[in-house]
Amino acid sequence: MLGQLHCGRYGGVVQTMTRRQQQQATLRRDVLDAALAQLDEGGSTAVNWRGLARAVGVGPSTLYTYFESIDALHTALILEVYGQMAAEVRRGVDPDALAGERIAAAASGYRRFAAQYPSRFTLVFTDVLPGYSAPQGGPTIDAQVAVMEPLIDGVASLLGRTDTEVASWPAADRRQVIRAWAQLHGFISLEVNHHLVWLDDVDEIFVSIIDDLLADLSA
Amino acid sequence: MLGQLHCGRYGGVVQTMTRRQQQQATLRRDVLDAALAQLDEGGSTAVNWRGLARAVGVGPSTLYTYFESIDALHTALILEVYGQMAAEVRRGVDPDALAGERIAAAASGYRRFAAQYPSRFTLVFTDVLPGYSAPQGGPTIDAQVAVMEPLIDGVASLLGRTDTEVASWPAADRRQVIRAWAQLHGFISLEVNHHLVWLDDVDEIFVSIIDDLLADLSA
DNA sequence: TTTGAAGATCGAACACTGTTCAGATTAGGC
DNA sequence: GCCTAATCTGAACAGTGTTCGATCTTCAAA
Repeated sequence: MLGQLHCGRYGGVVQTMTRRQQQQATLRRDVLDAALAQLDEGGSTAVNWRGLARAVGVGPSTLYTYFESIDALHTALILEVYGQMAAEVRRGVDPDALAGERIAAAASGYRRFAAQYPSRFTLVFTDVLPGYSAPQGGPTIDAQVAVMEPLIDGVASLLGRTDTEVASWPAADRRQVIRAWAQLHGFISLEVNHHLVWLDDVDEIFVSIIDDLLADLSA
Repeated sequence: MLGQLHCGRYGGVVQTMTRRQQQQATLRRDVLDAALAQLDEGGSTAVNWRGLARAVGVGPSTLYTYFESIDALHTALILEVYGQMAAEVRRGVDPDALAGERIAAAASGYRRFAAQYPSRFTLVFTDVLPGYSAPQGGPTIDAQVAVMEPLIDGVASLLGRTDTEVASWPAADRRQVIRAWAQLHGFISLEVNHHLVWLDDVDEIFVSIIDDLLADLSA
């Protein structure tokens, strides 16, 4: 029992990890952090195997113990970024606020994340990885739904719906939520990729557009 | 005068090209065509120097005679794609039709191009090239304006404006055109990147969204 | 037509990439 | 303490973008 360390967070059930598992976990974390740094630094193409190995102080072949391939690493990275973005979208959304305020807060979280981490935003929303295909079972889809959750909740409230299963909404309502998402995502996507640099009042326009959006949804 | 060939299109002034210039022109064209093929095949990261050299049957170092660097090649490729997209957006837009119909036609051209050439669409609208920065003087900006032209014209008509210098429009009108573009671009961007696969009636929703958009613009 | 120089082309080289594999090292359960 | 199995290493392979000197071709003047 020498190689086992306590690392559970529950007092009742003592969870144990061998030193190997411990190291495995921390090194995986280190690699992902290094990958995020590479991503922010030089975009998705800058996330490279040998650079990550160097960053965590290990041979390139050793990394194959922690990730099956660079595809697996990409998947882990994408899930990580989805989680971060979902947190940022949730942040500042008061569950007790009015639907309109909730939507506005979620929208500005969406934009805040994209502005702060453009490469992460591009990684999850644009097919940029050569030959990458999302894994089976749709974990990335679930992760994306988590990002959209506050927005969908708000729109559902405005439309007077209680369920948030958009796919089963009638066409007219589904159209509303997609229109809202497209508008939000389109603006931010254009902004992040420098297609709105000729505007000197982007912030004001964004706010106005969200206002218009809310007005249309309420009508 | 042995090395000069006639290749001008004007009868009056005879424009001549040396055999070198001729070859230079055709090889440049061949390289760009090969680059488009590589782009469609495997995305922007698949556009690689040595592969292009192989495709046109020449050594990798020879290509440096035709393009200063891979950055210059990327710029040429982006301008090329902008031109193609502008043509596709213009296609089917009847200049004599009503503003609403013109906008709808331009929008479906925008979508058609993105659906047929997703990698080209991503190349021009998303920062995917490692370390690439647009050249001075903004030739890519002009090219982009050309893509937007039919759309802007239509919106200008609906808003009752005669000029198409959006940057100098009052904020309220500017907001309208940006909102329209964001909505259109956002929907197509999400669709191209497989974020709308859970919808079984994407085509209908797109049409409806454009309809809603036109209704809002006319109101 | 011959000549001289500028341009184009090649192939080797450099440092880099992702991935594989045999061998050395180390940790963990008995 | 031992033996197995997991982990790590370093070399190798084929690929990448780019540079450089040598070679060959084209072209305009003599």
